[in-house]
Amino acid sequence: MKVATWNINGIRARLDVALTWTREVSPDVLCLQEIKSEDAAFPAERFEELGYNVATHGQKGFNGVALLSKLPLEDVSRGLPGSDTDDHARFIEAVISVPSGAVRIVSLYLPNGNPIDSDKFPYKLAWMQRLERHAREMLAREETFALCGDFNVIPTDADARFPANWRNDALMQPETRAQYRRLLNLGLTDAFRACDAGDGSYTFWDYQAGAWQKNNGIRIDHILLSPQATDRLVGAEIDKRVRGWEKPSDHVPVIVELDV
DNA sequence: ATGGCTGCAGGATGCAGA
Repeated sequence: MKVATWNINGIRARLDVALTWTREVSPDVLCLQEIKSEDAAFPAERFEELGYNVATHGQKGFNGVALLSKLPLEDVSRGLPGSDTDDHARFIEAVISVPSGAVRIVSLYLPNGNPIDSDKFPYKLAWMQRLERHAREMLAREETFALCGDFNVIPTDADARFPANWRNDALMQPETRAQYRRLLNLGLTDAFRACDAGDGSYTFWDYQAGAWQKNNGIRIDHILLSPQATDRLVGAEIDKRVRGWEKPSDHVPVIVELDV
């Protein structure tokens, strides 16, 4: 089963690119972030025509996540547990029945957190703590699951072309990295890193200042696997071709192959 | 470079992004 995650940066502005890529790569599951649409405005029928079931958790203007799957999406749940006041649409999860049992897929858009002296940064850290709690519960159930999405975390200096540029950025703060490690240390595996130990692989290049042309990128889109999912990991890749397409998202898809 | 693009809401620019 091929599972992909992609921060699409506006599904309506990006529909042609998204459909072209989906037709070509034909992932079994596609997790989208930053759909920047309310549920009713998401062009679900265009993906249903390609054979996908669609579940969205959108909001007006910004944020918004979606799950697309060739197999039915069961037990769809919207919103990250653990807050009564968080009204950002950043989390959706569902279960997919597969020959070996069931796989839970999460599509998440972790808060950016900039600037770090604003209340956005503690919001990011609190969101990460809620994610850790949620992951702990899923692990306790020994589920086969994948946390897929834009984590807005540069895990190590090897994940940035110019680490010094990000020293004051929320994506690379010591607190951010420490909380990300706490998540990993529960027993999750960074699927891409498990398959590619080298540096120089990125998932985001800014629109500004020729970042793509200079390969001034960062790796912030991740797929984290539970131990049961890691046992079934076949491969992982970043499809950076897409960043060079016409009217691209500033993020590119990350893909894992699971033998389920 | 002082965020140098980009999408969105709304109907001009301001916000958000990373």
